[in-house]
Amino acid sequence: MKNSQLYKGSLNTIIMKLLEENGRMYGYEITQKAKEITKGELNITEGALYPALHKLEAEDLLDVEVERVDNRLRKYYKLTEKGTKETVNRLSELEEFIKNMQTIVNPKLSY
Amino acid sequence: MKNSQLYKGSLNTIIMKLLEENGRMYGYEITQKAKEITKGELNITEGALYPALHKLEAEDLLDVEVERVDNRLRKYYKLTEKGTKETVNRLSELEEFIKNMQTIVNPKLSY
DNA sequence: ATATATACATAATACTCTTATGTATAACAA
DNA sequence: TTGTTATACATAAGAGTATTATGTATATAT
Repeated sequence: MKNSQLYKGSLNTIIMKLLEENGRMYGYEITQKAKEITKGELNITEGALYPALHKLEAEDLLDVEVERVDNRLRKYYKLTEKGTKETVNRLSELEEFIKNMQTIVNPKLSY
Repeated sequence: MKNSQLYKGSLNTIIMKLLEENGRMYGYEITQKAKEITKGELNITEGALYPALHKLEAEDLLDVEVERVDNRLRKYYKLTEKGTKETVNRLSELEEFIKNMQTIVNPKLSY
């Protein structure tokens, strides 16, 4: 995703947050939503997305439901109960991370 | 560094920013500074730090000066002219990244 | 004496993402 | 009607980054 390396490691948390926010989403929809809210900055590649979704599902953090819409396959994902709890943890880690990165970028604002 | 995956991909930018801020630092000092300003959150491991410094030096973004202090070796790094310019680019990428992550974490604040 | 801190380094391994490729349907433009 | 773009899934090869483990060596504190 994106040409910068910065997003490495945050994909899982991004997926989980989007699912928390939107309830139920399919893969392609996640990529479009991510692109939309970052104004085109964050392009989640398929090679990153699908393995990530499969892994989260294998870890019992996501449930999947397959549906056929307009004669095309869609796999709708939603957070499991375990996934919902884990999302809370990951989001607070993410917020801490963001705060730390801001301190690094602009140390003068941190006191 | 850290038990969270989030910092993956941002190490080079962190190093460069710390050098921009402090002028001249040696490896161990960088790890301590990072730990200090993140209140213990960010522990840059040696296995990540030293290869990163060597790579930045190879890319002509850092200069190195070896000194012996208290009978111990120190390698002081500083940004080259090229490195200083590149730091500006990477910091604006990082700020954009932070902004995007904030929008994802808290979409309600983004309008 | 022993452990901890300072200060460097690298190799094996694990993990994450990119790039390339593949299948298939739908919609739109030339 | 034919080619392109969009939708929608998937995986394999490769690149890149960080962890973990290990190594060398000196200084300081217990």
